[in-house]
Amino acid sequence: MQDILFNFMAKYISLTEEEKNVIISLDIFRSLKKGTVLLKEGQKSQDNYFVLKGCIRKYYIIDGEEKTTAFYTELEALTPHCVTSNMPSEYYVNCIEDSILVVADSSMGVEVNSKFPKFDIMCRMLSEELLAKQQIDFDEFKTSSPEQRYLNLLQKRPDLIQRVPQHQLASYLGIKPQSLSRLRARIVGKKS
Amino acid sequence: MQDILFNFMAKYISLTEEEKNVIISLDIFRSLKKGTVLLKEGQKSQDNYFVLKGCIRKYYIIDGEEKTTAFYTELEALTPHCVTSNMPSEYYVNCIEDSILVVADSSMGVEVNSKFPKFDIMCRMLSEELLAKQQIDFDEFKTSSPEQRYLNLLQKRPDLIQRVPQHQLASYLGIKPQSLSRLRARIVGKKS
DNA sequence: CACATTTCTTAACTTAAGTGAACGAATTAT
DNA sequence: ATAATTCGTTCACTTAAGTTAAGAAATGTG
Repeated sequence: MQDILFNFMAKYISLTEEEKNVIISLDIFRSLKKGTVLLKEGQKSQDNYFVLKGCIRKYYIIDGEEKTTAFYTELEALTPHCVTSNMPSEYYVNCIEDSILVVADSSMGVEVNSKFPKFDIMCRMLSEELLAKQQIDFDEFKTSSPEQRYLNLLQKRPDLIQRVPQHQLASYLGIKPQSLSRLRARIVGKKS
Repeated sequence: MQDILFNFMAKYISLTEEEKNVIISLDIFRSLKKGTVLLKEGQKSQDNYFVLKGCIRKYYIIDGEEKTTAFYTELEALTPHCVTSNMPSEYYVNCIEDSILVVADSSMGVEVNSKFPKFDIMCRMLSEELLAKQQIDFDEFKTSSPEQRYLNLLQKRPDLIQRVPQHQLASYLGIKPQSLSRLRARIVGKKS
């Protein structure tokens, strides 16, 4: 299980056995059941998440309606906004599958960082990589129609369409569930 | 002129006179006329931009049409994707006003970073700050209608609506210029 | 297993955005 | 200064998304 994490980290930095042991001793691996809510609106938290297995989801509740804006699957990380801003969270995070996560408090980050400056380097690389990806995704979203966004997702993340409920996918695509249903029917019609 | 940059940097790190002189000696200040194209699709570049005065704009050309996805004004920074990916640029960048920019090649960054580790710290802070902001913006975009996005922009960046041409604003909001015109007329009608 | 709840789809209708075209206003170029 | 673009708005029409409602399918629970 830990190996998934270490293999991932190996892409950025090299780790000694000793360093790996320090990480293991932190006891940061968590097995969570589908539906578990990790973060709620209004809550303050310092927890960062890294998905080893499963899927977590970020969503807002606006006018009583859930609006899903992101999914995080294997090898993806989420640092909730409230962690960096030190403000109450604007959104919720839950598990939409049984999942195994690394849950690391910011204080652990500080501790590990002070022992191993490598960590800082890795975090910076990750943050820059994520920012670049995020900007491209946003640009694509802005410049395409709901239908194009759906087809694009079908190309890039076909797994998401399989494992995620339609109504959550819909708001992820910026539309209503009924529109997603219709849009899919339209696409099937076009193919023939 | 340089003071604008130093005051901005002072929010993140403290600078000695010596360090300031090193920065000035790099000769990174550029005065550019409205319309100047800084980066073209297909081009490789290592230049980062920081706006001291004026406004620059990022846009794609898709099916012969310009699609504007971002504006950068006073004290905002743009690191084009091609800089970090080392690939040809997917988009264009130009000045939409007479502007004064800091244009810094990545090699300068490396040089400065090695002399002053502070810089690295500032860059990391900036990148994390930007990522957080970007994620919130994307979430807001996904969860709101074109009209709400326009009203939201009117609140948060009223200056942009004044200084930016309507057809560029339209694609920034994810719609066509005609739709923006109509939407504005609709809002004016509602007020009374 | 049966019941309750949630989720997905379909349909009819409403509202808003996309499209193509026209026209005056504003800006830019000569 | 005048001509030439480019830009912003309006209009009529088309297409697609939002809304409300209903029913079928899937999922979860006692």
